Amino acid sequence: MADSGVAALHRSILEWYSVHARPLPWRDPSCSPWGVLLSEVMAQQTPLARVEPAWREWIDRWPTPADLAAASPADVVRAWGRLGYPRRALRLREAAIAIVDRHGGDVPRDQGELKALPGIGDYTAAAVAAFAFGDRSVVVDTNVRRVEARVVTGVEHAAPSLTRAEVELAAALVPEDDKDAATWNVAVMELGALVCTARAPRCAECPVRERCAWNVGGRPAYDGPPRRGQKWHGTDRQVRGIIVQTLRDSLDPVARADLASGRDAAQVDRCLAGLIEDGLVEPVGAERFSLPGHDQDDAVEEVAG
DNA sequence: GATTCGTGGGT
DNA sequence: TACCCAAGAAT
Repeated sequence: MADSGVAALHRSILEWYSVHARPLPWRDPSCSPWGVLLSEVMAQQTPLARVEPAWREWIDRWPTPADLAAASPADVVRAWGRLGYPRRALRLREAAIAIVDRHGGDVPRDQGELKALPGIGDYTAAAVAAFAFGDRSVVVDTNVRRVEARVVTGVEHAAPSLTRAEVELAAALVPEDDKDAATWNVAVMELGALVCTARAPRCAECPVRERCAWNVGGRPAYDGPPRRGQKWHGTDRQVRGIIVQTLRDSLDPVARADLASGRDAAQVDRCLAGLIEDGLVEPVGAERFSLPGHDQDDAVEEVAG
């Protein structure tokens, strides 16, 4: 694409974002880097509409990394609620501890140091650098991949997994100026989330519909490799979810038989072992289980009282 | 590089 | 109803 085309793309999408950006709390200029980091981890594979209420609870309860570092694993897993992938809650706590230990309690600005934190990968490190510190970085999430696949490459869907070419394309499209770069990154993501959606894209509302290769080309159907659907019913993931939900909802340790009643015993055992290995479940005595680091004072008080 | 890892709303 | 898919990371 010619440079003039890239400049026009920048103007169109940045202008669209200035009008249509959602007023998410972590986008407020007063939001701390910690608040931004928290939002990015919560948003991993989770729709923002479900993230926002949880984010407000967390930032109110644990306003700094030091505050979260002092929480118990059981507390953070309960507070995580039903956001999904609860290992993220544990990693967030571990990241907070690392931030206190290695960075004096302040979220680091360097992407390499960010990536060294538990639960922070390429995407999240780039996102925190851009959205918390205003640095120029290359943010490539599922939205960016889809928007650029359509607008530039002319295909409906990006490849099944992130390719080198996609990263290079994204890098080539990020504006040179730091401030424009940070806004560009979030603007493309927002366009993908609100207009250039995976299914039923709203092309009529798109600011770049006239320069989108996929749209101009008649929106040809996807003809790449078959995309694997996510299994759910009967999987270990489902049983793990049931077990953790049971423990989240229980103030007291739970017997093995009550963790996921009605499920195959061998599967429950396998999932339980995995959850213990992951640090999401902790054995209590011989045959009972609880969330990790669960404070037993309540149970003791019940007995004592 | 392919798999695994939750949950719920939209189509 | 069944399926798709969401600001990915770790292994």
